[in-house]
Amino acid sequence: MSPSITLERITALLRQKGYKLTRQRRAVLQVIVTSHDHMTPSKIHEKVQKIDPSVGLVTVYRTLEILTGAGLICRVHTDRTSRSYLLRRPHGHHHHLICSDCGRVVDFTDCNLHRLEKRLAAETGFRTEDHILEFFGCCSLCQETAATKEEDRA
Amino acid sequence: MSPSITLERITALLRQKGYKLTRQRRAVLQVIVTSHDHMTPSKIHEKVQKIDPSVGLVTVYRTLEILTGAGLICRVHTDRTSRSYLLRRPHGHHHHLICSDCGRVVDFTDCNLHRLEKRLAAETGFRTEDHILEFFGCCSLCQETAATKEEDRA
DNA sequence: ATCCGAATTGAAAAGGATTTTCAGTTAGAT
DNA sequence: ATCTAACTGAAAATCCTTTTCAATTCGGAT
Repeated sequence: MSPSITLERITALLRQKGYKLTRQRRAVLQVIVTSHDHMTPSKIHEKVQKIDPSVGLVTVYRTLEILTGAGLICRVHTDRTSRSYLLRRPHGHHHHLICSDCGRVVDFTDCNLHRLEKRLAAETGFRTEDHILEFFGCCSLCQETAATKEEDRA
Repeated sequence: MSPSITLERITALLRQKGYKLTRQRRAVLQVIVTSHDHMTPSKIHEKVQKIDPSVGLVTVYRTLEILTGAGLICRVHTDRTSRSYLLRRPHGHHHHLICSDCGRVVDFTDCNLHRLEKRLAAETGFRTEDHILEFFGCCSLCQETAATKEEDRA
């Protein structure tokens, strides 16, 4: 099993890449590392301000850019107007199960689309190089919650 | 084989839904129906203006909203800042092969993700309701073009 | 511990995409 | 031909994101 992503490992990597570990960046990191929900820059800013109210939204944007560049966070694909980010917990290629109720994201690594890609290449001549895949639905917790409410009403 | 999407079928459907068929909407429709590339509102506007220079960008946005609501066009998921739209040619559930070189989109209908969804439900308890899947790569035409250029250089 | 330079910061401004407002125009039913 | 609700373009407003710039700060060298 590969070691889990911790604040220490991330800060070490950033330092190694020559980035300064400012107060502001630490706050952004803390928010991202402790969350399993995908969050917009604005939402991250809101949470960061509870740790350190002086941090500006612009700095959040800049930190997200660095973290994306370093491969430490992923952009989640949704239909929303604003972007959403998430700590990259799996090391390699992976996708997300996104709960539409609570925003929680579950990662999975084995998408197994090679067979489909091969079939499509044969049918259309298209050579695929990359793909976006995200699942939306209801996480186990929210299903339980819904079931409980259902019982209460009965 | 189901009948192909034509301007006539689309205008009939819109009229049936109570929408007026204005000069401007006809121009937007003509641009969308004759294109196999995904296009941003701004790109569509640019093409519409070659048909009718008086049509405003706002009207393009409004028309796209109507067409999306009527299920006649799809939003294509890319990492770009601006949205992209495409005529919905297949009737039901489908996905896109998007050429990163020329923008051309090839549709396919059989994504076959049910097995994956079932496996993920068993592993994580997540009940999936919907998904985004888009492939990016190089279409057969652009592959040929690239091959030709390669020969020329040799 | 202090100093220094380059990196980083916040605030304001700019930029770009999309939506809203509003007064004037038009499609299409009568 | 008339009428009215739907539609339009232009301008303004709204969001989200990026750029600019003067002031601050991290962290290596001293």
